[in-house]
Amino acid sequence: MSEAPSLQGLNPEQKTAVLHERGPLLVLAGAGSGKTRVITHRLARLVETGVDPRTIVAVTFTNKAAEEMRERARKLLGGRPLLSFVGTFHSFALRFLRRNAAAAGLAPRFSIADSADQLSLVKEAMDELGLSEQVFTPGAVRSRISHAKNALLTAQAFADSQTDYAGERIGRVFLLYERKLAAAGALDFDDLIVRPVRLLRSRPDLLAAERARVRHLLIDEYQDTNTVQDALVKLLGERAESLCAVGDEDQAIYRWRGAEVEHILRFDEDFPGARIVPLERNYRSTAGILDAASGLVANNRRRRRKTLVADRGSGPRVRLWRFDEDRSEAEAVARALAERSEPGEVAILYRTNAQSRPFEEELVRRRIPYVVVGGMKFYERAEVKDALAYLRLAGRPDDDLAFRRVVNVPARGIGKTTLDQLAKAARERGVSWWQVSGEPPPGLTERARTALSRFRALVSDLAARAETESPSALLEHLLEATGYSALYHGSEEREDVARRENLEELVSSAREFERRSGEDATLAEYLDSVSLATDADAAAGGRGVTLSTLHAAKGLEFPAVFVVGLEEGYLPHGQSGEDEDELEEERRLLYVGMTRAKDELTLSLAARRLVYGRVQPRMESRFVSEIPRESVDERTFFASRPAFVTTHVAPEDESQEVDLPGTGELKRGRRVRHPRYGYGVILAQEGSGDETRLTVYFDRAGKKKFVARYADLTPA
DNA sequence: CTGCTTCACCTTTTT
DNA sequence: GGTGAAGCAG
Repeated sequence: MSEAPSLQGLNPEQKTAVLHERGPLLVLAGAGSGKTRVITHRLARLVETGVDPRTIVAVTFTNKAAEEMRERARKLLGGRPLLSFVGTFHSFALRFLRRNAAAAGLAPRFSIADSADQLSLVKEAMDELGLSEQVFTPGAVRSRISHAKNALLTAQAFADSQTDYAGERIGRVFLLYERKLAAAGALDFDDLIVRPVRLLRSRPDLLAAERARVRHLLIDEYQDTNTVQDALVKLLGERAESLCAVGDEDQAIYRWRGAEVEHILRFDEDFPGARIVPLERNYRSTAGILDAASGLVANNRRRRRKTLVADRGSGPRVRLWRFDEDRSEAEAVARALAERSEPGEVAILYRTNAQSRPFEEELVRRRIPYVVVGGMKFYERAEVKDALAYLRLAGRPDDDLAFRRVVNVPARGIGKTTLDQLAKAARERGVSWWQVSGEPPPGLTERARTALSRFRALVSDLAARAETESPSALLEHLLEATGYSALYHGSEEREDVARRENLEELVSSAREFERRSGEDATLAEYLDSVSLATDADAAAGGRGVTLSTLHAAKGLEFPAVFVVGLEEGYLPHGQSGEDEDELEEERRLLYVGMTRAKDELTLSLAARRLVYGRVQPRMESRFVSEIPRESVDERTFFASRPAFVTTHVAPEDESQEVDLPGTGELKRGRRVRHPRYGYGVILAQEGSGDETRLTVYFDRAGKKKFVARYADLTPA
């Protein structure tokens, strides 16, 4: 008699966690210890033992993780479709709000403001309150608002509790921001979780109903829950038949977003009688890699002591490569990975998105395929957002955020003056822009009126079609009808071609959505899914090298990993401050990166690097010295030639020019720009100091001579 | 009103 | 190096 699929291939601890029947369970899953395995098997097990799958809710932090979990659980169940909810906190909460919109006091078709929308609302509020952006940046204010919301403070409560000047101002922005959001009929990401918590707390009847729907709860990445998410888990988990939280405090990397490790450290106090199952056997990495990573993270104080035991053999030591400059780092990494037969087995991980560039260039040069995770996201591109804004308007013309985004895209003669008047009227009358545009304020020109009424006719038509047409068909139609396609039609500009491709991609993604969700895929559902989509699930581990931030790499694994840019300023990041909590988070971030590696791990850094287009000296990260020496194999690659290779003078001249630091910007071979003549390259230099004369060859204007101190030349 | 040019500021990390 | 806001000419 063989075991059920859900129990196969599990070690005793994993099995304990999967079989746990009633009440709270905390699985402390060290890196590579089979966390996803436990949670998916547990999900399958519950279904197998006869639990109604619709009463099981599994929550993850990313769509990607949700997708994977659903897929793996489905396989374990013999391919039957899984009726349980598997998704992110945000999508779970959104569904709840859609079901209970009226009770929550929300417009039935409320929309979701993304981070860009949030930022513009904050800016607007600050403008109206006459707050100079010098004092607080809108970004900082938004972050304060977000933190307040995640601490379950209302705008009023926040404002009332402020005593100092800055706090009091921010409180006023917060209040106005909330008013604007409400006027637009929108919720921000934080609201998606905050609102359900409020509602469930104030309405025992709804809480009871929701508890009846959710009998078994599984939460992944518990170390990254913030206060509101934790509150939601408590509301639903306390009375559930089972609650299973899985996490690892050593991989907590979202403190900056309000996550608190305390939630996982305190789990057994919050849920008395909780069973705790540690998973301490690492199946992923070879021992050398694990020793190095464990040695590093052992420097953190706020953690439960634990030992991860390597299940695999020793393997090679971790390589530490030091370079003179960033280009050599990129070259060496690309060369090393070119030796591997399968690019899909390699990942390059870095702290900030901007660091991908030199590696991308190097990979392109060598024709090695690669995938950048995150980065400039598909759904954040202007043309995609514009098209979606039209779609939102079709669903709900009162969507102010969407209205304002596209009312004049493509340009139809509705300019700033007109919009200012509309804004004012909308505020005074307390109605949406759509409504104002139907009865425009008297001050408008005839031209503006005509333009507005044509726009209204367009939107009305789209709204009518939305009743019958599928999202993808509507999308295709509106791109033509709005004149949006025509904007980029026929152009051979790189950018325009890319835009057309993105719009095509958007239409196919809508089709894909319809295919997956069957006949009755509604526009609203499509818009919801898009609002919560992040990177177009550019799933890693495909056919190319994976380039990713350390954050986005969590949960992934690769045979070979390069963690690059191990320098002060990146790791720890310059913005992260010196306090112990923040340093510990940065250390965990590196730990997460290192533990992604199965067979080979390379850490690298450079002594000089181009930052914002300027060469900057870099210092080795303090974390490097915290990694146990015996597990590291160090090498230094400093080229014998002086550093600072500048642009080549001409394609046929491969000799590299040298520009020593501190000797001025304008040297032979340097690429420069002149306000009148455009781009060129310095051919010759005579004299020195104020007398320096330069001969420049311009791409367009040919050869010119200048006295350096008068010529307005800038390095290009 | 539009489209072009210039200039400041930028960068953590993401649902 | 790149982007978005502001400023200016048509």
